[in-house]
Amino acid sequence: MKFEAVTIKDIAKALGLSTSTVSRALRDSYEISPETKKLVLEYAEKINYHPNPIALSLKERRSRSIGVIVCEIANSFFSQTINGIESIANNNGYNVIISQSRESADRELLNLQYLTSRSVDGLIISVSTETKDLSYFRELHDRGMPIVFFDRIVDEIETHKVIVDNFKGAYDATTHLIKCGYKRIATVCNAAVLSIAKERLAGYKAALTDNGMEINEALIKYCQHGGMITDEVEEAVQELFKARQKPDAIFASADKLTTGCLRILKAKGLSVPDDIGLIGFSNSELTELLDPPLSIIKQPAFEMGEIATSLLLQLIESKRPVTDFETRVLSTELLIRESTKKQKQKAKEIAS
Amino acid sequence: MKFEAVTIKDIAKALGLSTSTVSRALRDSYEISPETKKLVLEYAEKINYHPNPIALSLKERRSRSIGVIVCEIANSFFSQTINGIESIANNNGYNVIISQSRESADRELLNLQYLTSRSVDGLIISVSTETKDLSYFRELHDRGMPIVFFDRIVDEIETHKVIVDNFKGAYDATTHLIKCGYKRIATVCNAAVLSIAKERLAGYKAALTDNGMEINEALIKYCQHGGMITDEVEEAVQELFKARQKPDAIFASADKLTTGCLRILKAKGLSVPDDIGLIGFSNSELTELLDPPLSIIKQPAFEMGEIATSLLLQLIESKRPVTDFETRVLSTELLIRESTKKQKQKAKEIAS
DNA sequence: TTTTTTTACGCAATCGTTCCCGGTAACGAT
DNA sequence: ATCGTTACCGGGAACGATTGCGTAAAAAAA
Repeated sequence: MKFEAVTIKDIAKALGLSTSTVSRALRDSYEISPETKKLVLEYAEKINYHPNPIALSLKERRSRSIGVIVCEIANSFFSQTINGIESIANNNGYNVIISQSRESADRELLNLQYLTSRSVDGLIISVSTETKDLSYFRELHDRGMPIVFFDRIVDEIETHKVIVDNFKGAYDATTHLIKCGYKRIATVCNAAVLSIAKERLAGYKAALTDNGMEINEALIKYCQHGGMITDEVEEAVQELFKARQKPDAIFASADKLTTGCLRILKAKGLSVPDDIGLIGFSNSELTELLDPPLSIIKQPAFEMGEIATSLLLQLIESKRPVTDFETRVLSTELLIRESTKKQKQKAKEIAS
Repeated sequence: MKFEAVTIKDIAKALGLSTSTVSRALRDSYEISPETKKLVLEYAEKINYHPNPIALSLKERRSRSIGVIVCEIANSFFSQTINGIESIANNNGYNVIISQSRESADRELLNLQYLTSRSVDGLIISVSTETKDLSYFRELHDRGMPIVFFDRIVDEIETHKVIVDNFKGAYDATTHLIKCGYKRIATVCNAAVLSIAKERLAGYKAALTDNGMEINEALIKYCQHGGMITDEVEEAVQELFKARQKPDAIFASADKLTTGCLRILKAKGLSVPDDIGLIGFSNSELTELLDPPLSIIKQPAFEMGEIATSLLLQLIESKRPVTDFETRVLSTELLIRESTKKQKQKAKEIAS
C-alpha cells in the first residue's frame, strides 16, 4: 500500500557517487565536473527522478505553495478569484492549496493551522462571517508569515489588502434604485462585523441620505451566515414584509443573498421588478439568464485574485521584512438589467 | 521571513528530557511514567505544540491528506462533490487538496505529479476532456496508489468508481422531450472520449429508437472543451440550426452545456420552450430561477463525493492490497420545469 | 622536484519526528 | 549476594535533500 519514489540515494548508489555529488550535479553546481553532471542528469532522467518536495519543505522551511482560505468555493466570486490566484501562482512556480471555512471560525482556524503546519509560504484570505478572534492571524503575521487579505478584510492587521470600492458599489446600486423610482428601499446584508457588509451598508445609507430619503432600520436585515443557510434569507425577507412599511425594492449585498432574495420573492409570488425591485452584488454567470435578468454589481474577481497573488509573492520573495503595506481598491461594475426596471420606467422607455 | 514553530526538541530541552521520551509521552506510550507524561503534555499544551506534518509525512510516507482533481471547481456539480468529499475526509482526520485541470491533460498530469510528490495518501479524480494517455494513472495505480474515479471515469483502470446511471438519465430526459411532443431532438454533448458523454449519448439514442424515431447524426454536436469555451457551444448550436432539419429541442449533456445552450438560444431570440425545448444535466442551484425554469437531470453530487471518499479511505486503510473493486451507480433525478413545456402541453394542462 | 593552487568529490550535520535498541535503576525472589 | 523483572528513559539511525567544510588527486607554478 506504500508508494515509493526514486530518491537521490538510488542515483548515488547506482552511479557509485555520494548523495552530495548527485545533489550538486542536479543543481548544476560548479564544483562538479561536466562528465559527472552529464552522467547524473542522464540517469536521473532515465529513472524519472523528481526531488521530494516534502524533504525539501522540511529542510528549506518553505514549500513553494500558497494557501487560500475562502468561505466556500461554490460561490462564483470566490471560484473566479481562485482562478486568478492560480494563474499567477502557477506562472511563478507556486502551487495553490484551497480550503473552505464554510463561514465557520472554527474551521477557518483549523484550516489556518493545517496550512501553516504544511509550511505554506504565504496566505490569501477572505475571512468568515464568524471571525472575531484575530489573535491567530495576528500571531502569524507578527511571526513573519506573509498574508494578503481580500474581499472580507480585517482592518486590525496591517498587511496588503485587495478589495473593491464597496461603498461606491452599494452607493451606485442604491442610487440606481432611487432613480428607478423605488421609494422604500430595503437591504439584506451579511453579518455586520464583516468589512464588506459595513462598507456596503454605509454606501446604501449614504445614497439614501444624499437623495433626501430616510434611513429606516426596519428595512435593514442581516444574515449572520451570509446566506449559507437558506432559511436565514427567507426569514430576513419575511421580516421585511412584516414591517408596517413594506419595501418596494431590495439591495442585496452579497452573491448568495442576491439570488436568495430572488428565490424567496418568487416563492412569495411577488413580481420582480414590478412588485419589488432587486439589485445586488453577484458574480454568477447566470444572472442575466434569470427571470428577470438581475441588475447586479459585479466585482473583478479574477483580477482581484491576480493582484492578491502578486502582492503575496512580493512579500514572500522580499529579502527584508516589509513594513510598507498597501490596500488596492478596484472598481465594481454596475450592470443594469430587468430586475430594477419598474413599469413606469419601462413605459418611459417605450415612449422615448 | 521565516516562520518557526515549536518542536519536540524545544520541549525536550525545556524539560530536560530526550526527544524520544517526549515523542513517546505525546503518543501516550506505556513506557513513559504518568508523571512525565503529564509534565510533557502540559508543557506541550502551554507552548502550543503541534507536530510538524511535513516531518511526519517524510518519516511515515503518508500525509493523511487526499488529492482531488476535477476540471473546474466553479462548476456546481464539482463544488458540491468536493463538499461531500471534505465532509467525509475531515471526519476521518484527512485533509483535502483540490486542484483543477481546466480540461487540460497537461495540467492534469502536472497536478497529478504535484499531489503524488506531496505524498497524498490517495486520489479522487474526474478526468479532463483531453485525457487520452492513461499511462501515468496506470503506473500510479500499479504502484499501489489508491485511486477512486468519479463522474468521468476511465474503463481501462480497475479501481473503485462512483458514477450515476448516465444512460438512464439521458434516456429519461430524451423520453421526456418526446412525450412533450418534440420531434427533432438534438443533443449537445462533451467530447466523445468521455465516459459520461458516451453513456449519455447512448441513452439519448436508445430513447429515440425505442420511440420509433430516427437518429440523425446532424443533430448530434460535440464540444471538445466541455463548454469551458463559450464560442464552442455557440458554434455547436449555430451548426444545429444551419442543418436542413432544424431541431425543435435540445438535450444538453453537461452543466456548462445546458446553461450555455440557454444563453445562445436566448441570444438568437428563440423562445424556450415554444420555439425550442431544452433539458440538460445540471447541478446549478439557479436553474429553477432561470427564464424559463430549466428542466434538468440532477446528480446526487454531494453523496457521490461522500461515497467516493469512503471507498478511497477503505483502500487507503486496507492492510493488504485490494483487488476486488466496485463501481457504485447512483440514480439521477429528473426535474421537470418550464423549459420543456410546449404550448400544446401547456394548453392540455390548463384544460385538465 | 617541490610547493601551491585548483578541481572534484565525500563526510556529516541539518530539518522534525519516530522507533529500534540499549541501558539503568529499583525491587523482589532465590 | 546475585539474578531476573519491570518500569523508564536516552542514543542514534532513519526519512530525502542541501550544504559547509575537509581533502585527495591533478594541474600549475615555483
